[in-house]
Amino acid sequence: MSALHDPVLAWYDDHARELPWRGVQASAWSVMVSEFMLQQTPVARVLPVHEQWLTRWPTPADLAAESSGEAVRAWGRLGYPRRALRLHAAATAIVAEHGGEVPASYDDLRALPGIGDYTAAAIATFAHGRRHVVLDTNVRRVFARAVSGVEFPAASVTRAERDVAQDLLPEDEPTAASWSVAVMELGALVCTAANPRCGDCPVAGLCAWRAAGKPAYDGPPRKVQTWAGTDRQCRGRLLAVLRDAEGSVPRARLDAAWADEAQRTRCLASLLADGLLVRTDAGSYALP
DNA sequence: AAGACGTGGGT
DNA sequence: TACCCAAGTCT
Repeated sequence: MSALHDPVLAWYDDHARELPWRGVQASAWSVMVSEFMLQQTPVARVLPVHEQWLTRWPTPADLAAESSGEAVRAWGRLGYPRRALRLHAAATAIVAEHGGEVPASYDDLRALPGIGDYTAAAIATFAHGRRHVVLDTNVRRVFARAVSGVEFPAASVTRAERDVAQDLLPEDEPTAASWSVAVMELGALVCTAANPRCGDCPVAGLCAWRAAGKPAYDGPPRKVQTWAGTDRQCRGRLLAVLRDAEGSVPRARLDAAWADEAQRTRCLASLLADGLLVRTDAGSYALP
């Protein structure tokens, strides 16, 4: 046991948010839907959409019975709509290959579309109580500071980082699961990227970064997402037209949504290629 | 393996 | 106002 364990676990007992995908009554499917939605998206924006999804599609089979376009539409403005497509595809695979039950094994989860290392570990852990290293951006930041003494982790997960997390993972399954969610929560609420609330941190006295005087980040420049005028913005505009329409829309409606013709045409093609849009027989466009 | 991929709230 | 960045995945 590390000296970090008890204070972090105790802190979580007192400060954990009550979220619908936590708690004993939450289904594995509820956890899985939440993990997809939470990929790069804040909790506050996920909450209402998650509730709508679970009400409308309480099981993987319910979602799989719908068209993928309905999933994209119901995804709303969560962003990265390919996640909706992948979640729909994952639900379909769960019905076809797993009897409609969300798999409990990391390997089975990892094989599903849209599920990478983090999400597989998270679902196995939070939905099924399995013991896995759960390394998300929050956990990585907490360990970078508390253990490694630096403000931010590297751009991608390193072997050393994984070793630290593995060494810190409690031996028994229930405690390992509690530990993982507790460290994540600590990173989300206290050990935040900007303006960490060290005064509220249960392990401030053990934190290597704080002990070193909180040295400023000195690694390579962290990537900043460009946005205005990008294909991403264009794609978002085009898809929003379809999301907000009843059925199919004529090409002219899409043309009106983005001025640059070359870029618009390119983005339309990429949306088609991604399966986020389809062309109808009449030559108009619709959600799949 | 660096870059693409949405969106909106916080500072 | 800009810029930061939020429970990643895929190619």
